[in-house]
Amino acid sequence: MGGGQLSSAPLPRSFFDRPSHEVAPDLLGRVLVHGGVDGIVAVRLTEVEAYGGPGEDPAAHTYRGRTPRNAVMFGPPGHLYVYFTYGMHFCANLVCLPDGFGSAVLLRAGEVVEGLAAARARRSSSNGKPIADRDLARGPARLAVALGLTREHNGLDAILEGSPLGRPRQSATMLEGVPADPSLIRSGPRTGISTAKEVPWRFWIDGDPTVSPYRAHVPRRRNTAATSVGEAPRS
DNA sequence: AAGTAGATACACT
DNA sequence: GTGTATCTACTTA
Repeated sequence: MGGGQLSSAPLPRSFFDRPSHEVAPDLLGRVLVHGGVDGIVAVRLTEVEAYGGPGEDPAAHTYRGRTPRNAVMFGPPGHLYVYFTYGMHFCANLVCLPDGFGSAVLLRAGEVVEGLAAARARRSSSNGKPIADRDLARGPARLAVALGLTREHNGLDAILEGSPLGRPRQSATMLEGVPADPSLIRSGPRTGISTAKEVPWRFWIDGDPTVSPYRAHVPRRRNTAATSVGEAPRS
């Protein structure tokens, strides 16, 4: 099956020239297309999170200013900020506000609407069990895998004329798609962060099966040679 | 359905 | 050295 046609136009760069918490809900229902060497995959966004700028959002990578890792977030809007975390995962963001600011929207989950075969292949599990289609891009690291986004795509411009369908290598385009019904948009606290827990900058489409389950931050206790004197390990 | 452990590498203090 | 914008597998219901 060739699936559907991706007929919508690219979003203009001006779409991202706003604070990330205004861009974020407007991104729901939009489509990100990425062409990799092993196929082209498009994802319709169903869940996102906004992260603010230096000094204003303790949960943002830019909170303490510019570093080599977060440099892309301080660049022009509409580019991909892809970072590596937990020793094994990549997560993708779209940069907001003009050059010099430092904010972005984390792409947390979506529905694969094109390139189902390529997405399945990239997400094929180690135990050989097939992955449900709704789980292909359900979670930020899974979404990055499904789209084929890794470290090398950090800084890639997602505002391009035309879709990457004719340019299957190394190009991404953020399409207009069909904006989510405003009455279905929900917001709440962001997932997995240890600071600014109360800021309701996570946005999702209510009832969509591809939205990831909310998980609060869990401080990971290091293995400090649990042979502590006298004290039994508490659970 | 819900909880938790373990994996893993890197940025930043 | 410490903490992490996570995921999978495995456990107990």
